[in-house]
Amino acid sequence: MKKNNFLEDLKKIQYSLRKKLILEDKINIDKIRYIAGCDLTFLNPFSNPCRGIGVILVFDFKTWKIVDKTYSIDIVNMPYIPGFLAFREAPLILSAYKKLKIKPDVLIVDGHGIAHPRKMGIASHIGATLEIPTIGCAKKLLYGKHEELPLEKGSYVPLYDEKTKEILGYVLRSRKKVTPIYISPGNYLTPLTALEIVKKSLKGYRLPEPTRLAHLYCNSIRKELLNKEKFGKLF
DNA sequence: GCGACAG
DNA sequence: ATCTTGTCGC
Repeated sequence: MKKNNFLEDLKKIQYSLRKKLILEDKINIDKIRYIAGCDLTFLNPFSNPCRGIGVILVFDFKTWKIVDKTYSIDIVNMPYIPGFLAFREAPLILSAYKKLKIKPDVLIVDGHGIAHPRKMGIASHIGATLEIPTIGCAKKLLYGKHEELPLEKGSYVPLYDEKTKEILGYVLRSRKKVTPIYISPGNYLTPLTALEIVKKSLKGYRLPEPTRLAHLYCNSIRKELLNKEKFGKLF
């Protein structure tokens, strides 16, 4: 028996899910009404199992008012393994997504889309599973090559697969001198459309508003939960 | 064989 | 990804 049969099985799931990817524009950027961002936080990230909190925030793409928000808390058994992030984090996102009363036209995920060794980053994983448009927006590079990026705000260069020469996404300098963010389509979008949507979602911070606020929402729920449990211990 | 490696 | 304050630079 092979030692890493476990990861081989997970790869098979990724290859299977990849068949559901459609990297074409299934939505028109001018017709987007609701856009969402999601994120996770953990209570004890270095232990497994540990508890995780997954949130989704839905915004009106025009006014940027929050129109819906949900979260889900559960035990997470899967550890973080580069290339397999979705198996650790996607379940909580999917759970939170089910609770939404208003489903977004597109979902921005904290992580990569097709900028992944098997073109199945967490954004693609979620997009393929739910069959919805998704965008991967990561803070660090996982896979792909790109040229040097100019220092000015708004500059970007393509992120490509060195093997196939195909464009996976874009590296974007979302603010003046900050380290860039990595944008790639998850599902139902082209790399260029993913870039344009993220650019339209920037509100003066390094991260696009949906992802940025989802992260803050995560932290507030986390703090609230810790307070409750501390209070419980007093009795 | 070695380095790289989202959250 | 968590625990943590002030502080330096643009």
